[in-house]
Amino acid sequence: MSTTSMKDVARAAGVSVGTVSNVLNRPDAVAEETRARVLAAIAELGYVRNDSARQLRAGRSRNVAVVVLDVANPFFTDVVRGAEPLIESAGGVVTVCDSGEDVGRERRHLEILEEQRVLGLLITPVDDSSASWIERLAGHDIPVVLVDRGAGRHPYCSVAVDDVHGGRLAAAHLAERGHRRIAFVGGPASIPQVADRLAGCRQVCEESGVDLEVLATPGLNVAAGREAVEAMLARPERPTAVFCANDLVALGALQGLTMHGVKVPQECAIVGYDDIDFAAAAAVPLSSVRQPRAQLGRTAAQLLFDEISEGQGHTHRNVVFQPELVARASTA
Amino acid sequence: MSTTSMKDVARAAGVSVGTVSNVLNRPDAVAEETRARVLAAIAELGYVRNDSARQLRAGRSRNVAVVVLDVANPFFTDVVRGAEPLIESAGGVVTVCDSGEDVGRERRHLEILEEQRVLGLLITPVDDSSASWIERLAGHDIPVVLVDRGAGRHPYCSVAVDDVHGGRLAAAHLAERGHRRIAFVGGPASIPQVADRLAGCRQVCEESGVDLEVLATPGLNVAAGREAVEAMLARPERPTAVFCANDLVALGALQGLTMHGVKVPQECAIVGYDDIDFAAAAAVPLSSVRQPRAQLGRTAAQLLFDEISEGQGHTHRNVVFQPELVARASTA
DNA sequence: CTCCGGTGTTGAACCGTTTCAAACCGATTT
DNA sequence: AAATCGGTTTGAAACGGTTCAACACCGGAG
Repeated sequence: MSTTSMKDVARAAGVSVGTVSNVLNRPDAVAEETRARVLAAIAELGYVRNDSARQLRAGRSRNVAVVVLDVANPFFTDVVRGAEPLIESAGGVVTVCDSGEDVGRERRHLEILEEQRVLGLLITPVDDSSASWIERLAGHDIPVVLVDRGAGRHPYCSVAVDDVHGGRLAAAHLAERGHRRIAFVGGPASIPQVADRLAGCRQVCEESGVDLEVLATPGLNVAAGREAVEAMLARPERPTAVFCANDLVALGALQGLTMHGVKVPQECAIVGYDDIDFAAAAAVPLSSVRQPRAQLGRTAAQLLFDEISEGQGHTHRNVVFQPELVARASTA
Repeated sequence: MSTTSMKDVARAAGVSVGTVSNVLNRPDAVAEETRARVLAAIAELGYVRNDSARQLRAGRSRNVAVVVLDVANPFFTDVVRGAEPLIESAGGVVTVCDSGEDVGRERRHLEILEEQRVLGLLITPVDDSSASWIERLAGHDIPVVLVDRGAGRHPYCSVAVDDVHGGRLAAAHLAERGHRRIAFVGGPASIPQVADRLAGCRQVCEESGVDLEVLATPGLNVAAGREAVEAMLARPERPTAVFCANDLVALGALQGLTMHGVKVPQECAIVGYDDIDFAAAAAVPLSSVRQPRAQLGRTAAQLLFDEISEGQGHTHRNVVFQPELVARASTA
């Protein structure tokens, strides 16, 4: 009773399994009357196709994996939301994997995804040590598109946002507002996005003679931001503004400062990164560097299916978007 | 070249495929020396197991699906985070599906999940019309646990939070603060959580003679909350407080009120629901009804694996948690 | 020398599809 | 009457693992 297979359906309808398969996959290749009989049997028995068997035969699954740094970060859910429609309309199924900014978890996901013979992979790698694993999948004919990260020398398609420029925008904005001493909050530095945003920030600080200090955090979340500014407040001299590696950190920083009675932006300004929806709704609406989140996801999916359909003759494309600064009360 | 199979490994190591399988699945049943040879061949050829084939034989996959109403809602990501460790330590793989509060999407996911022969299903159903689909999976021996929703007459395990009580808490809190005219913001009413929270709220309002009006929204997100209060402000008489079906709606309401110069809480108080992390970090920190999010997920996973291991002799358990009110500035 | 038990290994069956060459069939054509 | 031709249907061979009964081998006991 447990599972009914095509064989059962075939028997019930008095046809061969080949015909049942045809009814499901190329309905018009089978006679009207037969088709009706088979469909009736399917309904009668409550038959459900077995995807494993299908995949085994096909050699690939229809799953497209999206591996993100943090599913709880609205930035990534928006990216996924952007990619979903295109993937689904192409007959794919989206699987979201959360690496949690942890190389180990990321590696475990990649192992499983490879065993699953996924159709393709959209990934925001945790850091450079992910490279060899990703290469492995790519080497086994699984198309890979890097998301929110340039491909560099790697032979993949990618969609990225110019994080160095984003860092510059943030620092320039603060410098313009008259800040001469600022702090960058975020980490770990091994995350390329963090490194790039910091690099851009540093460039501008040096160019315009602004003092920059770096407050490294163990991760990019609210708690990390709160703890970082608390440590900062414990010291005698403090910066007049902080630039946070993403909005979650910024929200944490805002919370930390507020809890300790530091007025934002009067005593300490804040700039975040990503411009997630919550940034505008924060206690003090956050200035932030906006990225085209949904478009990032959509384009990534597009590149993936281009690569799949073009096959051998495919040449990798690397798309780079420009971020823009959104000024709000936290730097007024 | 494309894919190398166990046969290739067997040939390279000079053993039979059965032995290769044993090396992978019961290493100690095979001689030290042989094992080494096989492992070497595996490494040499870059062999990766084919999960479809495994599943086909096993009859089930190791995927545990978690179907949520909205992945972008931190409430659900926290529930998933709570469930993940237990599922993974039991050898399962988590698949998150987003129904987006849409019955059609939910149904499509369920169809696919059934074809995939998932190991189990944790689901927060969109509404009562989901019942027949869920029954179908359950009827095909796929254990189902309802999340954030009581099982009622249905034969499933469930973990829920007493939403009626939560609604009562919110209303009682507002009544105590002296509000005599309040609005409930949320919808669609077909979502059980919404209906229950409203029901509890209504009970208290009637008991204590508070005027209650309902502002129905098409969904439970920030935009819906903002638009609902904007419509409310356009009218002559307005409530002195709003109770929102969840925190996203509440954040939207806060945004809408602030944008139109209405002071929170002086001119209009707000109570949300879920107590997501962003609630405390909002422009005006939100009072909210807290649910044990992670524990909800953890317990759900626990019930699922209990059911799987107990097999036939299993009796369904229905766990209900009690919510608690967290008072903050938005009702001060 | 035979028999026995235990340890390793083998080979084939099986899981549920898809695919494709071959068979079938009734109607036209030659 | 034979050959040809679409439109349908069939049957069996993959796909890549897991499982298990059967077998080979070896040292020790009788």
